[in-house]
Amino acid sequence: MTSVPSASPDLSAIPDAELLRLDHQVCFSLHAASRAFGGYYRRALKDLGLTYSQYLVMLVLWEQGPQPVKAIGGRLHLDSGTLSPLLKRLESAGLVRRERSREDERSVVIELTSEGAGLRERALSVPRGVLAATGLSLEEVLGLQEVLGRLTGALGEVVDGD
Amino acid sequence: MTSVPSASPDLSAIPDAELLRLDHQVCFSLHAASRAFGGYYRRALKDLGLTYSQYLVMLVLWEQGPQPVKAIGGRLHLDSGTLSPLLKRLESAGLVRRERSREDERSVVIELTSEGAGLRERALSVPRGVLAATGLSLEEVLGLQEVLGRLTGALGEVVDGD
DNA sequence: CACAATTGAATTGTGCACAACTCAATAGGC
DNA sequence: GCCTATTGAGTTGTGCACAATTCAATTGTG
Repeated sequence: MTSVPSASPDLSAIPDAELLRLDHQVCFSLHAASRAFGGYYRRALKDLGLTYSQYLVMLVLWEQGPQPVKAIGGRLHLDSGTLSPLLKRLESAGLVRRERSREDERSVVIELTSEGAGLRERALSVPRGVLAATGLSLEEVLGLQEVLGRLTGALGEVVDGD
Repeated sequence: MTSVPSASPDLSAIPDAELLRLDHQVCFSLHAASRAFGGYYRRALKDLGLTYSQYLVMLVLWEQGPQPVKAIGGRLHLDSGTLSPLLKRLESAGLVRRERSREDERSVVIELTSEGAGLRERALSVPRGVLAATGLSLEEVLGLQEVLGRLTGALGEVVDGD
């Protein structure tokens, strides 16, 4: 631990003050990129009447079919405090139905309406537009996703396991 | 434009339905990673009494000194609708002062109090902890920041220039 | 100088994210 | 069966993000 691989710059040799600089903080570039995506999707999804987060929920439903709130939350790492009002808005928009499960009355199953299912057709063209807008190559996208996945996993472990 | 570089898989050969899968969407991994950072910082900054976004504002002030709301917003890509209430909370916490500029009465200059400036000492150890929690090497972090920077720039251009 | 256009903050309204809590349904131990 | 613990949604409260609007200060132009 006191010696570092020779190929890597020695992180411990960098002073605290340098690491504190805004430009050097991963959180900032990630935060900015995430919000830049938000801005793009706000426009791209306007026609569909969806927000960024509602789109993510619809992706799960299109892909996996009817399922309880809990399962959607597990897939997207969102809790009921976020999903309950969001799903009510999707219900008001006529895109999903919310029904208590018969097997377990605590659970609420979310199901697409025919309108919600039909919206998928119009969403098919969105991802390609996004990829084009990023200006990244497919390799870069795949590499980015791999690194981000590890990042999320590592941060999740630190948070949960502490 | 109709032919792709031979080293890159042909993006246009991938069907729409495949691109629509949640796992293949960059926005999702980015969104998840950004929120994972939020969770980490929530804990790391609890002692300092700062939120994630407040920390970013403090970074700017620690680094650049007193400056108008507009300049902070430019640095972080945030508008007055976000910054005004945030800065009022920082003022209530005794970390900053808000004063109308004498040169331009429209502008409000944000300045650190001595307490706010003193908080920097306690924040110095935060970035190293974050880097450790990510589990990434320094090269990976630098590569990530480079890609994210290009991403943000490209998405910003699409949004602004359209 | 007068007046229109622009600029910088602030406000309002909508929606997301999450902690903390409530409440009902279920599961387990006795 | 009874009682406790757990689980799944929902609610409440705080804070961030952003569009749209308001308003005062400033700038530009005639």
